[in-house]
Amino acid sequence: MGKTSITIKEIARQLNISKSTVSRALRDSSEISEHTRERVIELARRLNYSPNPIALSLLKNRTQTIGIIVPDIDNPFFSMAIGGVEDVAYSRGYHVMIYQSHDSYERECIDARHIAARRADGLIVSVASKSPDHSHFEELQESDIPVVFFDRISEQVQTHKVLVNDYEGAFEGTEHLIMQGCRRIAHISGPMGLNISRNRFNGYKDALAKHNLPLRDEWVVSADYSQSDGAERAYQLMALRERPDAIFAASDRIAIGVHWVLRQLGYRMPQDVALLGFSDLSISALLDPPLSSVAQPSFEMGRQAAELLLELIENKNTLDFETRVLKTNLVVRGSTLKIINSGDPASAEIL
Amino acid sequence: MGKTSITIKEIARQLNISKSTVSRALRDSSEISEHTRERVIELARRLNYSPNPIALSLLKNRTQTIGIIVPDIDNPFFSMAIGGVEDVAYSRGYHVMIYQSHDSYERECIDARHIAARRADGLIVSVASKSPDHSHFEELQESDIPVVFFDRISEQVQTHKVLVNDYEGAFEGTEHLIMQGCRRIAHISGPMGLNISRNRFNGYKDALAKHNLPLRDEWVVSADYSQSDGAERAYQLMALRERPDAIFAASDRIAIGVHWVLRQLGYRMPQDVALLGFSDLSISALLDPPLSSVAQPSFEMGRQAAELLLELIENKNTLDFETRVLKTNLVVRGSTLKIINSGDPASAEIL
DNA sequence: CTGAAAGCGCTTACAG
DNA sequence: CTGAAAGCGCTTACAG
Repeated sequence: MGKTSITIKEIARQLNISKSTVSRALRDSSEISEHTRERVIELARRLNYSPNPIALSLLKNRTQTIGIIVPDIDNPFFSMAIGGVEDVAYSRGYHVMIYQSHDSYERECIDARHIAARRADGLIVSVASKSPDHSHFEELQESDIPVVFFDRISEQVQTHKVLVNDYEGAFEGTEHLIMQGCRRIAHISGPMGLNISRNRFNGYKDALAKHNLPLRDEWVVSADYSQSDGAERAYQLMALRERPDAIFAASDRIAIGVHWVLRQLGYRMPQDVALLGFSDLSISALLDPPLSSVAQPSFEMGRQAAELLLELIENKNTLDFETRVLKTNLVVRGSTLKIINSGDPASAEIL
Repeated sequence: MGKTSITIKEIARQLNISKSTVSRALRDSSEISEHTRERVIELARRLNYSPNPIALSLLKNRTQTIGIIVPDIDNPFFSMAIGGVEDVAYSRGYHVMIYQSHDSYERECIDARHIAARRADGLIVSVASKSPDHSHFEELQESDIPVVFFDRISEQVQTHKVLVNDYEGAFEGTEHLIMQGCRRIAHISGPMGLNISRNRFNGYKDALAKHNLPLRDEWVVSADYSQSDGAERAYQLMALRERPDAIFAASDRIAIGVHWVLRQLGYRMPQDVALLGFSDLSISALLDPPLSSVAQPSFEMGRQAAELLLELIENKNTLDFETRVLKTNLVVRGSTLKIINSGDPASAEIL
């Protein structure tokens, strides 16, 4: 037990040549005799040699590792995005270390420092909703660790960002509710400290305005992006003297909580209350009635964030940062579809 | 931009002492004068010094990193378990690198090699259903990287393992269906290459035998642990001349696919067909009717796997391996509850 | 109590 | 084409 991994030194010893030569045989093709090179390669293979990445890291001051901080790994939106990050990272020889902030400012700071201490080459983050300030990310940038944001971005920090058109998505979703005949449309927003919450709220607000519908204070409530908060707000809204006939939730997690409460209370969707979510998690199509939602390309967001980060890492081009805005896509299902018209996509789909 | 991180050498230079002394001041308390020690500590703090973990790793041949391979990160069972692993790992100063095998043998081998190449200190794994052989894990063990399995274990590899009592859970679940009056109970098993699939199937089989119910070939079908496979099998079962009056699915993912199909086809649960899953994912309670399921303590499984791994890493005690068996817990909800009796837990719960 | 030296595994000018 | 040396950032015997 414990045959310690084989090193370049060992190969050199067995072949009776110097470490330098072995090293060169393993890298360059030029500046080495074909003969020695073959001998080295062959022995290395036979010994199952693999270079010690730790040593390389020390030398190059690069770890081939990127960090990612998300609020919550078991939110399917984020686990999908992580999938996208991994997809490009691995294909380019990088590793991914995943951190969860649990939406806590303190935890996010600790994670960021950790990443700096571990000398990651870069960081991708979707910020915690409770973070009042993002200078912990600026500190990373100052020590030459590039940072890229996706979805929940920091306006304070200058860098590449990957977003969806939250405003337009929310606008379009709200208009869809209006087209379905809803007139008393409530909104459960996310925490207003987050860009995504503000933009979705504004889309909602402007769609109402465009159609001369009232924006009533008691129909706009704020929640954390969680089922339990969604459920609480649903009770609150349905208890109002003047009930909404539609609820636009700022996320599917919130909407799922609402969905559950509406069913418990015996409201029919969409006849009594139409319900629209945001993100289109895969489970949303499985609810009964299936949930309509504004779909976000989560995997692709992760991919693009990773691509932008690697560009920063490899080219150190810290000038002109880019903000990529991907498109949302309204997915209409049973929870909002009152009027059957052939123009609308209709049925829930599984698989 | 680019203030390169500060090193022990820099502190030594500024204080006009040797690197050795600085290093000692930062570690030992003995063997150093109180005075120098204070000066070093104070300057280190002021400069925001943090030791380069890469250098330490090279020295100690330890990376303070553990790997985890799961089939699929966006399966909530696994993301929960990962949460448990992180919980103990971080509290003990370790980092976690997460890999997905996507249930592919090839990918699992690559991941394992990667982990070895990155010199992780240890590995936690839940095996891919398509892996015919597990010697890639034995190779890790031979290079002194301990491996611990959870849930989907390898019988071939000798090491610590963390399981639940799949057999008893399945037995109890099947008995519950029988108590509800079901007599034609079908089973959708997972891939039979996996221990969990075999044990759950055996629990089902023996419960039927105990109650003198028939085990009919056409009522036992096998599926991947996925919604789409579950949906296909549901069609297959309900197309039978003699239909089952209950379906016990080997996982909630499978059950969710079945649930969707049953609803599409207009079957009522549980009156026409009772449906029971396994794992109790958090979404299962939200279906309509809510899904009964055999709950597994996924977070705790991750925790315990991590504890066992760290023990192996830190004590190198490679003798007498332990197999921990945690308890499942039958959660009865609307999808199986025909007979209201006060002894049974009943209502779906959210939050 | 402190410093000079060796070494972890590797690469890469610098000489030959 | 090949080897000896220096160095990445740190620790730890070995001498004083």
